Order: sequence, then C-alpha cells, then structure tokens
Amino acid sequence: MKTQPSSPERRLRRMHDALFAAYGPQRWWPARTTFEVILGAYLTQNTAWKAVERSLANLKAAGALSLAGIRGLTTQELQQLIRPSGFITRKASAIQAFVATVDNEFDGSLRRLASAPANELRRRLLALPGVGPETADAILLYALGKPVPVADEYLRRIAARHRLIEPVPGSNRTGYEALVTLTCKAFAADPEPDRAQLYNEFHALVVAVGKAHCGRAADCGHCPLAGDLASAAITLPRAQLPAHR
DNA sequence: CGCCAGGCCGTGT
DNA sequence: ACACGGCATGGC
Repeated sequence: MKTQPSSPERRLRRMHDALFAAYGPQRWWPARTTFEVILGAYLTQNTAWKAVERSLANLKAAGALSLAGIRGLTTQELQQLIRPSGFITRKASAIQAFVATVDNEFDGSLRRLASAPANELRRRLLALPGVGPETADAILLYALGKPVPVADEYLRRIAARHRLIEPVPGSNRTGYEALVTLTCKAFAADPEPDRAQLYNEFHALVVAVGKAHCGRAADCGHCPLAGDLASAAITLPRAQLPAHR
C-alpha cells in the first residue's frame, strides 16, 4: 500500500520537532515581568526586537517598566521613551489605553486581569485600540499564561511557503485564525497536559527560525526546515516560494 | 541609499 | 470579507 501524503498539521508537528532538535528549549518570552511582556507585545508590532529592547531600556531608566511608571508619564514623554520602536503616536496611546482599562475594569491589578477566563479576556483585549489577534494572543499566552496559540508573520510565511495553508492569505483575520487552528491540530495528540507550555515553545521556535531564515527575501539555505526532514515533502524550491507583500 | 521589522487600523471595493 | 496604504523609527 502506498504512503499517504502527510496532513498539514502532521507536517507542522514534524517541523516543530525539527526546530526543537535544532534550537532546543526556548523558555520564552524575553522579559522579566508580566507587564514587561505586555509592553513588548505592543512595541514589537511590525518592529525589530532590537528596537524594542532599546525602548524597554529607556522605560527602565525612566522607572516606567510598571503600571505605576506608565501612569506617571505624559503621552509625549511616553512617545519619546518608545521612539526607537516607531509608530510612537499609536503605540503610546495604545499602551495608555491598556493601563486605563486595567485601572478602570480590573482594579489596577494585572493579577485580577489574569483571573478572567481566556475567551472573555481575548474579546476584551481585541476591543482595545492597537490590539489585534497576535498582540492579544501574545499577551494571553506569554503574559497571562493562558493556553492559546500565537500565530505571527513568520508562521504565516513558513506555512505558506511549505503549502500548509492554501493560497497564501495575507494578514487578514481568517488567515490568522486558520494558522491558530492548524497549530491546535498539530499538537492535539501531544500528551503534554500543559498546553500553554507547548504553544509557548512552539511560537518561540518559530520566531527563532524566522529571525534567521524567514525574512522577506527567504534565504532558506541551511534552515532547519530545509534539512533532510523536509527534503521530500516540505521544502519548496526557491522559485516556487509564494511572494509575500 | 533602499529594504525591512515578532501588526493594526481606516477606507474602499 | 478582503486588498491596500499609512503609520515612525532605526539597523543593516
């Protein structure tokens, strides 16, 4: 009997395994506190992490790496501190809106915020300015410990280039949800009870490989995903790589 | 100098 | 529903 073609979720699972073998456990998100994760989630929107680090350093030097610290800044002061990350008018007001919501609806407590159910929390985060699906999920998973997958541009490119998803949807809503669904399926059979840990590691690995090999110019030379694991079923010739943007 | 980065939003079809 | 351009800044 002939071998069946692997399902997209099974292939994604194998890609995870290859990434784990190549990079090892990531233990992500690069931040010390819950609030620092949230700030990073806002600041990294379409922005290199290097720039985010500079902004966070500015905030730290200003004593503003906390809810209280942000409360004590004017909008213009906050804009100047996060300047390295760009989109300063949008991001500054978005961060202030988040803090205002924590204050007004959660008694100024991130602990209180985290105690809300994930599905309700996701709705409320998405209702905030400057919070789309990825930022919401990053906050839910990495800041609040909720077991939700995070999809991002790197995963989109990987899934598109390896034909795990259909025609290469852009960064629209349904495209994002499709990636989340695919990720859920990929790990559905995993015995690990801690789903948050699973999704945490996976997204971290995606970013690790993404930074190294999944830029717009797609240098897939010695990417772990282009190795023997992928040689037959997964890797695409460069000429067939779907265009992005 | 030009390209691009761990998105999101408003507008037009 | 989706495509498309704007949003700001700095690294490389």
